[in-house]
Amino acid sequence: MSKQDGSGRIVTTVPTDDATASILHVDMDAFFASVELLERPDLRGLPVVVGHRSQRSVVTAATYEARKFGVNSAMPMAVALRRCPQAVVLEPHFERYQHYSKQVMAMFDDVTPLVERLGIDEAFLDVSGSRRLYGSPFRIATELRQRVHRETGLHCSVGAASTKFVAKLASSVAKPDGLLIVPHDETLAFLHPRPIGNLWGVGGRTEETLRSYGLSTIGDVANTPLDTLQRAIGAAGGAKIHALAWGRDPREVTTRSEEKSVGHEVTFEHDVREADRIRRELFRLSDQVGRRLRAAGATGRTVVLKLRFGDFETITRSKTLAEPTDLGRRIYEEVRGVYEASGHDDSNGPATPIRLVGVRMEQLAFAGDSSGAIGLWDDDADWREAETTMDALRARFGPGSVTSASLLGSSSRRLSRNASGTSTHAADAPRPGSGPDSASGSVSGSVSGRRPVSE
DNA sequence: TCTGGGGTCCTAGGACCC
DNA sequence: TCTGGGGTCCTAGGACCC
Repeated sequence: MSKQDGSGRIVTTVPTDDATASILHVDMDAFFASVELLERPDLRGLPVVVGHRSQRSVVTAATYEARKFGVNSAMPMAVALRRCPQAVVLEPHFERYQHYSKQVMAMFDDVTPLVERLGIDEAFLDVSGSRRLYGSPFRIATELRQRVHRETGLHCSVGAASTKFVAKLASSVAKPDGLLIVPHDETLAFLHPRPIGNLWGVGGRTEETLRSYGLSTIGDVANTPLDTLQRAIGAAGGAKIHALAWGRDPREVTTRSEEKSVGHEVTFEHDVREADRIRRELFRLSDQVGRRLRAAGATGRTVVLKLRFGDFETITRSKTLAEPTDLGRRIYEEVRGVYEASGHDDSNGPATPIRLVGVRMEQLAFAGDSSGAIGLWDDDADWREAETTMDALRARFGPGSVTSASLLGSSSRRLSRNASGTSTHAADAPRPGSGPDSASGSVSGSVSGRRPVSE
């Protein structure tokens, strides 16, 4: 079916029977980094890392050349640069990734209506109904990969199997730029030799726990009694990995459903002690969350405050409202109350140094059909509300504490993600060594009108 | 080496109602 | 006066994924 050549690359030969492998998992290779290289072909073949250069940033994506040095996404940038000092660091451009994402997702939609997006750069495709029109899964996958490369210059890898889990694992094995098909009756032979960390839902912690039970391969998990697994990692998790280890995965490919929560959070460049600074940030985040809710035609009932302290300890405090809301002001009132009740503000002595603050709305309810609700009228209402909230904020924090730019900028912030979190308010005294806020540097977004990113 | 930001799901305890 | 069992909601924390 497929074999590895000398360099470990997966080479796919024509399979004899792939009809049982009708779930495809398509995953773009080093997506963000590859998109950046489209604009910078001169950097091809070099170790390239995408991410901010600031103190507390992490690697968002790395080319395969960089990965050879042990650089991976989510790794602190400082570590990455220590491992690979010659790496070229590029700032991320989320609008570009969104653009290419839409383009390739549209190609997936051409193959089958059953496309389940998984983040910005991967998707499941159920092609069981596409056989007559487009041929076998092997043929569909091959043509899709060719088309993606031809029309975008990007590479993707595809795994095909009878379940989502195995298809996803197959695509990761096939990377980069590969195709791997696992027919149904080869599933267990494919799965059982692999390490437990390859199981979906088994991360670092769970892997440690399972290893302490002497389990190291998926086959080991398969041959462990279900109740032992459940005692080790909990009822739901135990049942899930036991089933996955036997190749059982009942989840179907489904097109996306509604969001369950909407939130924003920000890590400060330096820990913040001043409660007023925290409140100002909570206001800004609440405002962003309100905008997202309104753009989606949704309201939320539970407000969640998230605080991370200097020592990385993280707490959440929440409050459920009697009436749902989509207004930034309301959200702010509640989240501020929750913050002040948490005892980490300055009500009794100096506030705790805080590394991160976040605001999230849960228990969302959606209006019957919000698809037509976004337009001029909403923009207008949003604008009026922004003005009102600015007035309220000025009243509270003094004139000049907030500018139109900083409020407007917040709506484009999602696209220009930024680890620095030092928002630029006019009243802020310049702090040596703290980087500028890239969001307020790119005041370009419209006030509303974007639906929440479901990926 | 020192840890982003967007989420989802699971667990567990307590309150409250019947 | 002492005590049950189920169901639902709320809160907090943790693991995991992209």
